[in-house]
Amino acid sequence: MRPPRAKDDEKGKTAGPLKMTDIARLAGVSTSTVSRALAESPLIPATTRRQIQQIAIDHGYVIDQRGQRLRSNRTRTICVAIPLGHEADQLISDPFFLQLFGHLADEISARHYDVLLSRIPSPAPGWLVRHVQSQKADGYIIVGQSNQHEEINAAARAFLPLVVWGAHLPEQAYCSVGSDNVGGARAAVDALLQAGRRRIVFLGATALPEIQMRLRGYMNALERAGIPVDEDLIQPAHFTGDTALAAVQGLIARGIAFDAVFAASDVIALGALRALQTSGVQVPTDVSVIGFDDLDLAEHSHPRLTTVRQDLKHGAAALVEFLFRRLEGEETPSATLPVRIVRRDSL
Amino acid sequence: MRPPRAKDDEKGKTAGPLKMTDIARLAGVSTSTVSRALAESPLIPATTRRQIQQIAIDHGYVIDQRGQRLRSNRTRTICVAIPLGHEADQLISDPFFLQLFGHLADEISARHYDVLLSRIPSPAPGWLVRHVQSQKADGYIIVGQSNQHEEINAAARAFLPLVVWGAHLPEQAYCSVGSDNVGGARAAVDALLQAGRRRIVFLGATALPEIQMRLRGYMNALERAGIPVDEDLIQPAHFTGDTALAAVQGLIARGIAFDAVFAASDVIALGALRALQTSGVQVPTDVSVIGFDDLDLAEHSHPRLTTVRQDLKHGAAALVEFLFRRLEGEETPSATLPVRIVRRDSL
DNA sequence: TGAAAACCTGCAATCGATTGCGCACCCCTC
DNA sequence: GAGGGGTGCGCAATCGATTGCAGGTTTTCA
Repeated sequence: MRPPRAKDDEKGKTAGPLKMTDIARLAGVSTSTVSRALAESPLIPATTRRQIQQIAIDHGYVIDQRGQRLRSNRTRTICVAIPLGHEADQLISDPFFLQLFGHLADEISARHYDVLLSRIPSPAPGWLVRHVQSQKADGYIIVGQSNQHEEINAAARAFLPLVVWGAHLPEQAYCSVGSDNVGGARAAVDALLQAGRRRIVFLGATALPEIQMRLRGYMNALERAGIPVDEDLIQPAHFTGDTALAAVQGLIARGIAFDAVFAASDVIALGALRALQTSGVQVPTDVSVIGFDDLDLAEHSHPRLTTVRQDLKHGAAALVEFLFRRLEGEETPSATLPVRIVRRDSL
Repeated sequence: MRPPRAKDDEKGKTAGPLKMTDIARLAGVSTSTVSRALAESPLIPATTRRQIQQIAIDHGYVIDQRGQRLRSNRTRTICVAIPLGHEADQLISDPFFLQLFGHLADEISARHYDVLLSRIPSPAPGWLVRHVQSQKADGYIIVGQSNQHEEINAAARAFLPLVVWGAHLPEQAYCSVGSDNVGGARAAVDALLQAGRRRIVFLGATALPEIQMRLRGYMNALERAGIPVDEDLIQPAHFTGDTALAAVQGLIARGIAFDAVFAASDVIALGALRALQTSGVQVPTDVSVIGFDDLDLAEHSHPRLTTVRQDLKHGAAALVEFLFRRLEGEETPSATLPVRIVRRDSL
């Protein structure tokens, strides 16, 4: 043991990090008693407990998380992870992710857990099981399946406290929460059709399950209306507005006619909007635009964006609720949240 | 020790969490050697090293962070903390914070560190020293001083790897990075004056150091122009758009005349914009509006918001750069970032 | 060939906490 | 007054890794 520090009372300011043994010595008890007292164990009588707690406070002692975590097997930390298998250079600063993350963090910190953020740039096989085994967190929230469905499945089979924001996929062994992507997309396209639009562009990165669902909804709606799908109108677009902008400009340049755009996300829709504006196309007179998400941005765009609203706050609340139930050992089902169209000015 | 797990090779799927001793046994060496091999220690010859690493990979072993952190004294984690002394119910989902946080997280994760997010709702005296002592992270980035200047000072005196986003204050013992708030505000008000505006409203929560600086810039500019400050025009507004909206509506209701609004943040400006719109006031014809921040939102508002741009990406990069230098033991100075006015349509 | 140098590897202490088990003491009760 | 039940507290093992030190083997060089 290191030598007892001198003049602890006189110059409390310079006190190094105290250990539990220090408090034990100061209180004239053993570390067992200190540990139990700080943990509000009924084994220690209330008066002793208070005394020890007071001593700890007076000396500015706090339990060292490293020791506590090792011994007690609980970190009181939730990890929010974003796998970027589809696009390694997408950043955390993506508005959709940030908005969802903000709500998640609010919910988690309201439960007095810490939030650990992990960005997984190029997921190597086994990344998730490895991450789980590293014991950095008690539970995981995966935001977006990316192309990691199998990996997540594998991890979820052995590890209960894991929930996923994303599409509900067949053969899914994990608990997911997500929006009704197919239904939302169908409703969006229906609205465009009802407005008399017939040549509707789809913009989105179909590598992602959620976007695939939205594409399916798009096709469903066209099919039901008896309109053949034109492959030219289905354009890839990443999660940055720039590629959407380029895609729309490309269409215009190639002289492909269209009278509406269904964007698989608001960020993409804003990119499309800019492309149309710079090309002198009037929205919504010449071309209608509808997005997906209803980010804060949507309300403030010009023209204000009509979009399919995902209730991220509710989604985040559900994810965290499920996760904490799972931490207690309970199985929880997956959930699909309803969406609704928010009518603004771009349609 | 627990009994050696049977049939490890046959049913690798069901293997529980392996420990370093398991790998040692499999490789026929001691844990010392495994530990060193995994840490790329030159004490172990390269061929042995590779062999052991391969065994670890094959069996899906990863080092348990709890043990490693305890023993090695390093967590490879950076904590981003937001003290909310001024307003306990502000959420992480605030757009300004999220945007800065996104850039911080990008920078930190690019350096292969984990990001821990902590929201401090009602900072109790000593919260920061306690947090530091809990050993959850190697370094701290505090976003916004709130009213915790003294607390941060106290912590920084004993703990080097700590940087702060915020105003540069007198008697400051810590390293801060922030924008030129006074200069930015002065430039904004100058621009309004140059446009012929004379009765300029200030909207902002002056409890915060940064906002106080912006208020000072506002007063500076008026003073230099020989315009007396009208207390009626200085209105409190929190970080949500709602209070800004209410404040502007209040002004209109009380019949207080004004021809411009300088908002201390973009979110506040958007609230003001809405209030003006619903009251039938034309922007910028009747009233000019200028914000502060240049969030993504600003570009998309209607009318598009003229604002004082803070370069958050650069700011985040500087904060993280300084923090990592401090982790190496180097002292770093504070920095004040230049700002510039982004002209759009609201002025 | 022998001694020194260089190279590997393992023992055991250590990081800072938690907790099962058992001892000591006190108070009742018959 | 002896036995029994309850209460309060400490001993020591344990969580899973890292690392100084020392011992053993191989290489090098005279």
